[in-house]
Amino acid sequence: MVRVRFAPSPTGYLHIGAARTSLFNWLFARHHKGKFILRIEDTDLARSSEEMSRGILEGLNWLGLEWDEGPLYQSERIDVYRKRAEELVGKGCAYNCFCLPEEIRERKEMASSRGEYWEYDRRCLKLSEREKSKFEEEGRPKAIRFLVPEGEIRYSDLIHGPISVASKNIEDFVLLRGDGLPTYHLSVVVDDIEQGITHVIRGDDHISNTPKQILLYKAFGSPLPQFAHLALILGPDKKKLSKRHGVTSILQFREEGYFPLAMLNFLAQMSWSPGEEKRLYSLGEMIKEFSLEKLSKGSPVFDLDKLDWLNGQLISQMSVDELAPYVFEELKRENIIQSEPSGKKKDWYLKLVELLKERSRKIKDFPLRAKPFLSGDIDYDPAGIEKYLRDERLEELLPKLREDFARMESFTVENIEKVLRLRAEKEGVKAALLIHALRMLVVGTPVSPGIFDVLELIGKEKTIERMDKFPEI
RNA sequence: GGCGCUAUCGUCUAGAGGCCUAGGACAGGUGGUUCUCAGCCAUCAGACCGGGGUUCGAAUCCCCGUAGCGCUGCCA
Repeated sequence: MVRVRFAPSPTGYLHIGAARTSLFNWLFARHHKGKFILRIEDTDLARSSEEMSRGILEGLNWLGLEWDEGPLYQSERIDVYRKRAEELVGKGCAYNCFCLPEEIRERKEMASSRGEYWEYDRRCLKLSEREKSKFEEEGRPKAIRFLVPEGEIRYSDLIHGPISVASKNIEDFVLLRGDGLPTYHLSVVVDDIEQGITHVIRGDDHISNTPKQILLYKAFGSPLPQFAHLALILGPDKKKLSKRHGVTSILQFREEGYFPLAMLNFLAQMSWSPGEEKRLYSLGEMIKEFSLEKLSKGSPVFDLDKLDWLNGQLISQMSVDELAPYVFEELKRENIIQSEPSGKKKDWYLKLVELLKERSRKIKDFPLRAKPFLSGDIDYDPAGIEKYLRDERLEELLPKLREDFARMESFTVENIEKVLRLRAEKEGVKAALLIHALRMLVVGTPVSPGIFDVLELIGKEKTIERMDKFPEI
């Protein structure tokens, strides 16, 4: 049975990199009908926060990456890690270290000032019993260091293939800090063992940590999981992801009007390509097609244009009925409407959504475009006025058109078009002249959906009302 | 500094020694449809990091460079 985990540290947001790692774990679990486990790695008490934890869970929930077990909080298991560290000391795989972090920092700084590199020299391993008990009596804090055995550590990464590191390049790392709290290496391995994790799928930043952790598995006498290291997402400048780019919460994307499925496609398609010509996958398709072998090794740069396109595709694929609730929600949030429309009013709103759907890529696009339909308070675009309302002929034509409209009994798309074109023909002008002018008068911008649709939706009365404002412009 | 990982159009990628004159998608250019925008259709431009090998043949394998990233924390 496949068991994978997502193990974020609540010292930061669930950003797009973490969300993608989580997605790949989730897809792998669902593909293999295994379990997806959530673990919160909050052993760094000072920097972890409950608020971050909540945000991470909320982000996962929004994306729909439901977990099967957990969340397990490492901060609640400190005793377990401590015991396991002692166990290794007993086995001779680890030893007490009385060096203070400040002392170590000093030695490193000394060395680097001479242009050298200092690495832990095992001085506490060589301590005599008397020296040790003296330190103990002094109440000097002691850490536990892992005794890195000689040899070469090799493993086969599911994405990268064979990776090997000589253990002489690994220094005796700390397992348990002076304050009794575990370090990452200890807690992650203990929990991966206890939770029966079969596949460790995480970011490439852990590739160099893996040999250390393999050594730990061996010291504990536990079987190794398989490892798969995902290429890290880069920012648009090809540099490491930073706050300038995507290291804000994934929830930010929800605020900006993206759908989870678009987000999921966007995340998955950085490194993953199922090979088909398709671009927007359903969850089911992603689960079915997913495999670690199809992941590429190189770091992708994230490109928001692609996300916009994906979201736009999703919106155009959605039916008006599916889409409308989200749009209404957004209109409410923007205080454009007070409550969800119902009855006849709702039909009108559905037509509006239909009109705006093709030209929208995010839910956030709707309020702005919907505004001219919902309020007579129009912001006239100055450039548009210059371009479309300065023709002298309009002074005479528009009142005539207004009268044409006023006489109409059935103000429908077809009829409006008929009337307008007839008027243009009579006057010997292009219909476009009237159309552009009308658009400016009625919506205030040179861009909108087809004018006849717009007019029908706005209605005869309001259309005329807005046309009458003309002389004041 | 040491160690490790990576390297195909601007971006995401296809490519597992001959199918590659390197394919697709996003973004961009042009044209068409049209009342504008979007869309749709058509079309154009655009890449194998550099150098050496191996091989009849290399984007694909090997080596060396270069660059980027990661680790080198009593952070995770």
